[in-house]
Amino acid sequence: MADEEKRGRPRDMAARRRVLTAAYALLEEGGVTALTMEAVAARAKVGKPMLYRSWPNAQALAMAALIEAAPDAPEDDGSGPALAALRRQVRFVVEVFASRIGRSAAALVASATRDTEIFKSFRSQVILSSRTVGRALISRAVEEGDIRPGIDVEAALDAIYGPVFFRVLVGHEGLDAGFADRLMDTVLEGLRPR
Amino acid sequence: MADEEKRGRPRDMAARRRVLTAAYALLEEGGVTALTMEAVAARAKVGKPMLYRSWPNAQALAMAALIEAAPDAPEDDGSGPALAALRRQVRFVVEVFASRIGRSAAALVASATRDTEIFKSFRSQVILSSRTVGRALISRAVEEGDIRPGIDVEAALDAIYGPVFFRVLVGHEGLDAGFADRLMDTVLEGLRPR
Amino acid sequence: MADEEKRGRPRDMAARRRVLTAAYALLEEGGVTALTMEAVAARAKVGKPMLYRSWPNAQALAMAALIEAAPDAPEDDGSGPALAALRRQVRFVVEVFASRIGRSAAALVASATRDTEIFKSFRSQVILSSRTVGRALISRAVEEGDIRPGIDVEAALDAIYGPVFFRVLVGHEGLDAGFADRLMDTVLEGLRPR
Amino acid sequence: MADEEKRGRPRDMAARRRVLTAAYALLEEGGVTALTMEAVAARAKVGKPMLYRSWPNAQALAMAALIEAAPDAPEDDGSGPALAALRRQVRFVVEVFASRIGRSAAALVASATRDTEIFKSFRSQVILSSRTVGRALISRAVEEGDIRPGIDVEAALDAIYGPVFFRVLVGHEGLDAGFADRLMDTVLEGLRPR
DNA sequence: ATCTAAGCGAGACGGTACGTCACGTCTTGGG
DNA sequence: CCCAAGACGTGACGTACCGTCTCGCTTAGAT
Repeated sequence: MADEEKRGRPRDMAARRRVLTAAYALLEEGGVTALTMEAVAARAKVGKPMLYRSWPNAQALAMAALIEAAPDAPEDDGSGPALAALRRQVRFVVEVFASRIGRSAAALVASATRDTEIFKSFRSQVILSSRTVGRALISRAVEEGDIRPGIDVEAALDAIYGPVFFRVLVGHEGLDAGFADRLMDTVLEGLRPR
Repeated sequence: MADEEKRGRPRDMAARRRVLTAAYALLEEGGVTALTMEAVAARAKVGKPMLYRSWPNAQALAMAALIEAAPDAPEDDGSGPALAALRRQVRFVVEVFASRIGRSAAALVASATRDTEIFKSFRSQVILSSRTVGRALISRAVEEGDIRPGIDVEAALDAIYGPVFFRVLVGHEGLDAGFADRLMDTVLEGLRPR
Repeated sequence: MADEEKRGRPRDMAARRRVLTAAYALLEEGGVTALTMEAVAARAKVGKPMLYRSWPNAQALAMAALIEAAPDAPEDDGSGPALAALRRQVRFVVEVFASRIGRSAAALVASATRDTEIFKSFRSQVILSSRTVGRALISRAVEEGDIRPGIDVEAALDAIYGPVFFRVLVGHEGLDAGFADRLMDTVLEGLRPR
Repeated sequence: MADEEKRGRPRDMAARRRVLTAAYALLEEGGVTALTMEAVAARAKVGKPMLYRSWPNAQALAMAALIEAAPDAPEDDGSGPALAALRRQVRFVVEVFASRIGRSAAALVASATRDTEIFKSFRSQVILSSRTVGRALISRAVEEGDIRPGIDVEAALDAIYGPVFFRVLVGHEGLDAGFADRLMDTVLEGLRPR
């Protein structure tokens, strides 16, 4: 383990970039099913063995591409009230997941084996990262007196982010800013101080 | 629509049953990826063309099998309070989706094209049917004075069922009766009369 | 055997005609591979079982269609010299086999099982019928003193008709009237009186 | 033509051999219809795509197998008279084509599309190669004074080899050494010096 | 400066499953 | 009791990707 020889030609970082870019483009164009190892190799002008050297299968590569490209949530600068920041963030999340890429991310989660490193990292960085932000904002809102103390924070986070994901995948009704707002109204009503 | 010619040999219902049973068994044993048309054909002693005559692809067949086998939600006999019935029903939904079959259903939704008849029927009968039950129970709870009038029912339903689906797929935390209860506590708090 | 019941609906002769016409048309349009039982049934507006009642398989049906449509060799009215009639007949045979239908007939022979009644009838009526005519003409030519007596007639017939069939199938060189003439020159040289 | 890129893993010659051997064996055992791509793949322990990489369809593969295995005509050492060598060679050809493999070769010619490279090569190496030998022997026989000069050599070759092929396919009468001899007697009579 | 080990692209390999086609049989309802 | 229509089990078709493997060519760190 400690040895880690480093002779020979090093990995080609430019090729790696080409691969991730190609993978992302395929996801954008045709969704999860369009991302085949063959297509990525062809588009990135790369051999298949090179892909398998870095990622064990197509899902892993897709996840890596999405992790790479995941947009950061808008920074909370702490200036305004936390509740408003939380509303803004949920709107942002809705917007991201409404795109084809968001659907791809959701579909990947649904079909993946859950015991791999890459999956866990994908889950935390792409699917759950907004939850982390939300958790911090809820804490601040409690301090600001807009949410009462003692609530079950995890359950609250589920109630906020779960429905977004649900609609992304099930598509039974639209995903837009109005939805984000109504959802927040309903949930926050249960969280405000009595 | 009214025409509907009915000449020729009719579909063989026994074979159809064998197919759906085989498909369900495969889903149970190995999840979505185990359900291949070849495997179903072999296990049901049926030719592949027969499968394609009735279902356009493996997902559609999987959905049909799940629709066929979908357990009915526990009947609400209207005897007790609606809120209690709602809690019971959410527990039931959590339990169903925690099984391999539940995960298969969720994964199918995630990967399917949404414009087909079979998908819409699958969505309403397997994924959203609990929502319908929940909607009725909320109405009754309003009449019973346990939920205040004027709330956004759809948003409330999303807040209840969304998180279940979310956890099924993302698997970031456990799915059990305790989760169902904590979730209901949080959401109902926002719905009760002021 | 002697019973020969004749109850029930009689065979539909019009349908039979439609079938043979359809089969012939398919042979003309796409050759042997285009004549499938399904295509014939569809084009003749006939059920497949009806086809199988009369012909055991596609080749048999094709043969029947070709037998039905086989052009009769030009009648030898016995007026002119037999040798000239023979030359005319060979030219005619060459012409017939140079068409797509001729090739189909040849290909059928090549691929067929040889022990069936229909094959034997096809062989004699479509492939070998010209031989019969030729045999008679050779006899007359012997009487007329243009061919010497005592030759091996069957070998001579093979030497005349074999090459035609050969070129039809192998297609190494053209099939035309000039070929027919050169062939006859060569063979007849060996048959003339010494 | 001169380019001929040679990158990537080279074709596996051992596998190629296995395929051709399997194909030949199937032809021998069951004739043309027994040679299916699936059967060859199974017997040669090879994937179907590998077959399609090298041959566009079953007929092409069959042809390749027959070309590979085609027995060379007995060498003409030039010692004896050319006419005798020609008789020997025709006997040999008759013998080869009387076998199941010979019939397969003939049937392939009959059913094939004629515009492909593989067909042309098959025709010249399997069907027409004997003709080439025969052409040379006729030339020598002319020099030796056993055949008169000025005859139409191609017509003569057709008269010799055409009937063999004819009988192979039509099977109206036996194919044996006696047939070969009688045929040669008839044809050579027309070729000898006057 | 030259080995030389590793990475590289290309692409063939044995497989699995796909979705389609035609086969030849069987089973309806209608004439 | 035949007919058309058409579903059935079978089996081959030709294609798409899978994940693994060998090639011959860079490329750069170690000798």
